[in-house]
Amino acid sequence: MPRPKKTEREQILSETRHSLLRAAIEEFARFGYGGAKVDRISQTAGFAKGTIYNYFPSKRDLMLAVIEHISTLHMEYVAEQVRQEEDPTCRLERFFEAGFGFVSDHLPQSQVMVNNLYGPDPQFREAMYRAYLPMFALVGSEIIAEGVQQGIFRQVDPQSTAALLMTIYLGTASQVSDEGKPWQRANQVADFVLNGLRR
Amino acid sequence: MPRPKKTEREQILSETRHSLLRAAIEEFARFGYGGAKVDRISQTAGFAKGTIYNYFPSKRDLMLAVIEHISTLHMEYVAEQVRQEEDPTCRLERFFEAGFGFVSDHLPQSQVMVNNLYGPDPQFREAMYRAYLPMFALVGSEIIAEGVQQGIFRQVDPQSTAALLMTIYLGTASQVSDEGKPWQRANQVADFVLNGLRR
Amino acid sequence: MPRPKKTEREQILSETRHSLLRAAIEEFARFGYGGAKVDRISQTAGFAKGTIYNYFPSKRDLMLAVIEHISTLHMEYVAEQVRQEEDPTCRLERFFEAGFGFVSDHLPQSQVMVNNLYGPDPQFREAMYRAYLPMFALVGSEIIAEGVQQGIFRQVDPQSTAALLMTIYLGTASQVSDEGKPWQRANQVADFVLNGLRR
Amino acid sequence: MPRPKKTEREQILSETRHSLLRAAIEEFARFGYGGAKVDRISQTAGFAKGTIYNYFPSKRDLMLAVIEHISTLHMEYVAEQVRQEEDPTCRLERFFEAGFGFVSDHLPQSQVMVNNLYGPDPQFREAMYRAYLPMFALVGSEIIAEGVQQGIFRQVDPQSTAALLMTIYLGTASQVSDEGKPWQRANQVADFVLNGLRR
DNA sequence: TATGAATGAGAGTTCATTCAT
DNA sequence: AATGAATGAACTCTCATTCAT
Repeated sequence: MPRPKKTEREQILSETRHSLLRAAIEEFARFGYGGAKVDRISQTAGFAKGTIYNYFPSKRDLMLAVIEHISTLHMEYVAEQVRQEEDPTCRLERFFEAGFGFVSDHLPQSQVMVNNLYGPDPQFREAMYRAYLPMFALVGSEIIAEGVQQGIFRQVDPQSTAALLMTIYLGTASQVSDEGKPWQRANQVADFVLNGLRR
Repeated sequence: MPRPKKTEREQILSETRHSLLRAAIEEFARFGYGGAKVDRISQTAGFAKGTIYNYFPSKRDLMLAVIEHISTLHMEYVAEQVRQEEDPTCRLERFFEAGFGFVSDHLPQSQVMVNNLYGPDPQFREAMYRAYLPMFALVGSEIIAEGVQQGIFRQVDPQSTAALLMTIYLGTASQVSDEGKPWQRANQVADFVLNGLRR
Repeated sequence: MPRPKKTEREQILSETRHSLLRAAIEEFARFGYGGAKVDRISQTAGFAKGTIYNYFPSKRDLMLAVIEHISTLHMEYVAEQVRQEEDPTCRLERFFEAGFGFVSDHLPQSQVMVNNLYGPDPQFREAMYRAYLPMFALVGSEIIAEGVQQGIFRQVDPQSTAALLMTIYLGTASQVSDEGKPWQRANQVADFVLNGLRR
Repeated sequence: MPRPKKTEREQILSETRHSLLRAAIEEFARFGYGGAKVDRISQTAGFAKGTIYNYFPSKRDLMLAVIEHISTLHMEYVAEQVRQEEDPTCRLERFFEAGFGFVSDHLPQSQVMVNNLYGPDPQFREAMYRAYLPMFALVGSEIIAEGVQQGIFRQVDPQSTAALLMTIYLGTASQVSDEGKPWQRANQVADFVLNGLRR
């Protein structure tokens, strides 16, 4: 029965990696990529300076791993809620609700996400776009295209409208006060958008 | 008659300052605040390393001056065009046109603006907000409140709607491809927004 | 009857030690002492990082063990061949042949040997000298002193001439091209030296 | 008269570079490339940590500059003395004298030279060979080929014999005791070599 | 005012070594 | 005996800033 042992070790490994990722997200959120210190991340996670390099080959790779991590989490969070509805209108409302919910539940994650999306580093932006393709697809095909087909929405191009919606969502959701409260409310934005979409 | 001399000197000083600001904008746009090098800015402007410190006390202050500079430019650019119209609807269309025009005409400036607005540095974000208050006011009182009063727009709160519009504008306008073309078109966005606003 | 078991265990231990030594020689030869990585040595030998510390207390001690190992091998190789001859002239020829043969048969070993001999580390140089005393003695008493006594060689001081010969041997033999071919040939060097020694 | 000023500045620059090179040679001689610390070199030269990077882009480049520096010095030292003689025999004697003299006058330089020549780093070895081509040429054409042509030396190949002589010189000269005294004496080695070369 | 050599705090990264399993 | 995650001292190199010229 050597399996349990291996699993146990993998468990620890995975937990360490997770702590490091969590600490990294916090650090990147507070200080941005340039201001983040690798040492502090490791120490925040409860490890020594060098430990982080057993898991991520460099600071950049760490950020890329963080992007991957966040996008997966974000997509799961949003998709799960959106798909509970059938009606495109409700789905869109849910999309904004879930999105705003994600932001207030995962403030540092959102901060990092937005920093990278609107930040100056092309590699990170690129990584963000790739990581968010699934959510783009969700909005484009499972909400907009669906609504157009059912005659609920105007005849708009699903692709570019999805981009517009994502932009609105990200732009509004990311504008939070220092205490983390968004300046807009989800239903307010959803209403506004629905008004623009409906026939 | 010492005045003219002083003015002339101020002129020269001002020109040097301007070259430095221009170079700084380019540098910040390409590399972000953290990646920007003070040396390179000075050299790009045609001066030696140290010269920049005769005009700006530190890298941070340089960025703050850049923010001030850009926002003034931006506001002038937009306000001038918006005020050529009387009708709130037209003004709103003009707002998006002018805004998108500014972005494509001043790509590095826009890049820096967006980086700071969505970036991790609270001091820079704060400076951005303060610098953009006039534009907020323009949209809030000279477009939205006006439209509401004239019965063209629904009864919305001018303040928060202005914030929403600014967000949409910034979010959409800042999403440019690598060649600097925005992903959305000004009139498309304006249409969308007008649909959401009209009674 | 606990003895055989212990012998067997020693056998295994010895084999592990040997693999480690072999891997260390390769590593030191390729990267020098400073550039060598303990991890890589252990892994090349087929073990995990830490294993090497069960056999050698530190990187330095590992190098000292390597020096010991190589010098013994080297001496055996050379002495065995030299002593097959009786005549000092032939012995000297054999000495260069065997020496050059050792280098081409044991390139990494030679590399390490020369690195240490001409290298900056006093402890390693010292260890090399001690380890090569037997070979010094072989050349000095069994070749040169013998030849002088038999009247074949000029009246030279065996000690310092042995040192000169060793130097010539090491210097010439260590100059190998990237493919491991020595730039000089054994008999060429031997001829040259014999010319210098003969009455 | 703006020249003197520029010259003065260049003078200072050159002096700083020289101090750094001198300190680097000392450091490399004592600790080898791997053991040398860049900070210590800068400090030994009387400057702050970072100063050295205003003159050499990296530690490796510093070593390459050192090699260049030493080889030039060495060649000048030897060539000047060798060319004072006309007769190939005397030239060869002078070559060893000058060579041994250089070693005892410039112990750290010699140490660095030999470390690199027999060391594990291919780039440094390569640089050494290239840097020593002029001395190779000096020995090959101005001593050996000359002696062969005049019928003083045996019919040997100048190229490979030059290599052999260089090897003997370097090998013997580099073997110094801890106080810096060579184990062989120049004329002893020269005699030995002349015996091997003469017809 | 412009210069650029000098500074030195501080960053990312490496890697020999330890030790609980 | 073998493992490999964790450690942290120590290294190279960067770059904002200073200041004498």
